[in-house]
Amino acid sequence: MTEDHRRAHGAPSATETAPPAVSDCVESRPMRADAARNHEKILQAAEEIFALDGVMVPIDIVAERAGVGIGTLYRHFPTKEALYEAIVMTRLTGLVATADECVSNPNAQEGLCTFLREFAHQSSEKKDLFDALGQAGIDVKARFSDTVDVLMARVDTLRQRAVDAGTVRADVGTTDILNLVMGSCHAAGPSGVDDSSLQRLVDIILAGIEKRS
Amino acid sequence: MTEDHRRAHGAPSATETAPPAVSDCVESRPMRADAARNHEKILQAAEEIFALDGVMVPIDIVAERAGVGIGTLYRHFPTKEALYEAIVMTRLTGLVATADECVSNPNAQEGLCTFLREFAHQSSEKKDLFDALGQAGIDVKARFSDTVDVLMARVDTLRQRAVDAGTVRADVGTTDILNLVMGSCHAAGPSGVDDSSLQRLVDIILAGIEKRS
DNA sequence: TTTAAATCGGAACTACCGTTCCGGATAATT
DNA sequence: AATTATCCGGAACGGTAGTTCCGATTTAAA
Repeated sequence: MTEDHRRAHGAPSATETAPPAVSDCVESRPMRADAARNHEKILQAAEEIFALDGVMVPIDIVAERAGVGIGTLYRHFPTKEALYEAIVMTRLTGLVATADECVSNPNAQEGLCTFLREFAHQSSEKKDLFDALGQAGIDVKARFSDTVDVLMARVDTLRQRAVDAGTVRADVGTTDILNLVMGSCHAAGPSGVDDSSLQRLVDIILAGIEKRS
Repeated sequence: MTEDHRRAHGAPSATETAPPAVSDCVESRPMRADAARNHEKILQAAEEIFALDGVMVPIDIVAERAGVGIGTLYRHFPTKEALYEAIVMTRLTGLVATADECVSNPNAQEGLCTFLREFAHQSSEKKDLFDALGQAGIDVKARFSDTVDVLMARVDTLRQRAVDAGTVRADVGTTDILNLVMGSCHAAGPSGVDDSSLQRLVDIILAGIEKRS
């Protein structure tokens, strides 16, 4: 790890994400009305703020934005991690859905391109997702391993299809491609690059993995 | 900036980097012997630790490693920023030197390749440099603007020479190239990617900016 | 060797952030 | 309307990191 010097804080390694759950509360006492309302307000505030400023924002900023006390926030999400895990998880499943659509594109190359562009777009627009994908103390691989595995599998399908179609070199790995695209998002100062620059970078990457005639 | 929520801390915006200076102390009282020794020990410790763990390491870790009290460290560098600015500055000037060598390579394409590889290698090996180059709260452009400008100019020369030689497409900017390479370093978890993976990514980038026949 | 200025070291101060706690408020039930 | 389980809010706690301060120490000059 190389990265801890001494800390430990109090992270209880809560792998749980689900509070009483806002959907399936038909059994085991339905959530009180105001509680459900607050739960939603917190999720929305977190979604917006994490997207803008990344997962490093102090938790009380989220509470403030949600119009809710800190105590309330902690009632709904026992830990800061639990909160942004919830957010990041929705981003990841969104990406899986995108990948699925792209897999169903009959044109293999087009499918891969579309996915990578959307992936880049998302990562540059949602700072939390970007943070999660490779830095800032989270570590997606460990915490969301199963969802990440699914996503990787989808992307590998996209890549393999393009290789089979003869449009992409066979000697580049899925990890390489994702690293390059993720890296591009990171580039150039805080708040990321603007989308047009980003798409230009993706173009270069696509050209770099293209199979030469 | 999008990134501050409220802080301010106490950063006095010290743009200075030079303490009494360990070299040119012939006039204005030469530094006391032990002081000069400590100054050097601090720089060396910082160099090593920042390279390994990035600029986020607590300052007292550096002091400990230097075998020096915190007070002493602050006597020599009035601020944590001042300390890692000194380190990052040496990295940047090192890169400029590398770029100069590459410019003097008669083979334009080879010059560009060599520089990008070395750039990637450095950024992945010196975590502080990587941190400085685009994230983690520093912002090279502002703080080291002149040195960065020089570096960018050199890289642009390298790029332009390759374009003139017909080996690189004319429609990719210097910023694009650097963003891609820097991004590659960032990729894949803490402590960066291993060097072989990194060089593979650089290869893809090089292929992506190559001029097609 | 004496003396004074320069330097050292680390306890202590300040600020930030995650988390806990509990008296007061609120919603659902009777 | 009264009752109570649930929920709200934010003051307070514990821990980390950067920085300051000052008595003790050391260097170098007299």
